[in-house]
Amino acid sequence: MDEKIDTKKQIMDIAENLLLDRGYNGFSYKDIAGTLNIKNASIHYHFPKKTDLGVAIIQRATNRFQKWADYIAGKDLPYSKKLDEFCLLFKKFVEEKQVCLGGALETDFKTLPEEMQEETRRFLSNVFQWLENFLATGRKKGEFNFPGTAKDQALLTIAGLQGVIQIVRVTSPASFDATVKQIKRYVCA
Amino acid sequence: MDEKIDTKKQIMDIAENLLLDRGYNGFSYKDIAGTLNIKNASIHYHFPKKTDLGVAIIQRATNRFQKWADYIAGKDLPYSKKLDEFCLLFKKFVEEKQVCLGGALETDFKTLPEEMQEETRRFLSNVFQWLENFLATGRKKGEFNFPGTAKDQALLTIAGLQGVIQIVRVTSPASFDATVKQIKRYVCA
DNA sequence: GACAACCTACCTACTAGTAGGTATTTGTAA
DNA sequence: TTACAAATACCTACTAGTAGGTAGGTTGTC
Repeated sequence: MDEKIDTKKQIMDIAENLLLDRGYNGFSYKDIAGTLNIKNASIHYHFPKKTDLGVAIIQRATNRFQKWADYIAGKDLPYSKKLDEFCLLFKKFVEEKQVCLGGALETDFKTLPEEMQEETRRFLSNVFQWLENFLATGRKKGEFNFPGTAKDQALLTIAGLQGVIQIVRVTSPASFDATVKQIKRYVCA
Repeated sequence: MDEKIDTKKQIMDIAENLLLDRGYNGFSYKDIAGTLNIKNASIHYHFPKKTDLGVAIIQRATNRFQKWADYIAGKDLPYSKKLDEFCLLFKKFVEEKQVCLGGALETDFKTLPEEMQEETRRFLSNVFQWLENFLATGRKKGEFNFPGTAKDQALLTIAGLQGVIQIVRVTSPASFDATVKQIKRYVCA
């Protein structure tokens, strides 16, 4: 019955891709309207302000990550494989030469409206909380082995993944796998 | 003798700060003119196109890094301390809540004019070459001890530093030192 | 008088956003 | 069942402001 084309979702999909491609200040409603073949004003109907669109994209990503976390929690996999799955979340950006959502929002952070800054904090806090907890539990179970606190390791891991995704835009995609390998050399027992 | 105010240099300084604050698409000639108390058109006198200004900023940074590399090469310091010096290059961005030049340019990469993309490649290639060579030599001398290739470790190191600088904008500045500590735990023998 | 370093005044294109109109669908009440 | 109102999802046409950029004039110094 959902034959109906969900324009609102399409707008969000296109905008999210533009955000990861060009940054928040690097795209306009015109770009979205162009690819969707509707008029500029129609996008304002669905998202009155660009801020509304930005907030919606971040909230959706937060939910998406939460669903992924639930899915992973329910799977019976060794911690090493679950870490692979986490890294795989970033891999898809490499293929499209996009940056990850966190990286895009952080780089533009000072130019973002307050509501988007707040939503960015929530998104990142969720991802960091999950990884820190995951690393701590994995080490307690003897499946991971790294020095320092789980928080320190979570930071380096996400910073490394986020950073290499950006670097890959300018150099070679192979760098991503090399960095994942290097991270795993340090974390896996 | 240099009483004369070098407007050209001032424009570059302000523009570089804006670039690291807000990204290449997040500032305009108007912003520079405003703080410098000159008119928009005067900036076009010094840098006809925004591209010219962008290229000049990257080239200056490349030279700056080369000078730093020469300076460090001439200093008699243990490799561990020299690595500290390298990390210190990133620390100054943390204090101003700025991103590093590489990170800013990579994130905006798809929107940059071809000349700036080319200059970005040169800048990054220089920094990566230096760090890879530095890590390889340090390990050969027994002052470093890390698994994998020097290239892999250089990638993770720069990706981690670049990433954490961006993360720090949204979370706490303390994260930077934590990440540096974590990197050194892995690299230093 | 030539040149450097600024200026005023302008241009075209684009930005986010608004006002108000028009088809099409949908829920409801006679 | 049909009439009709309301909501949905678009449209045209506009706004004020900003973007990067140009033409050509003024001022001060060697």
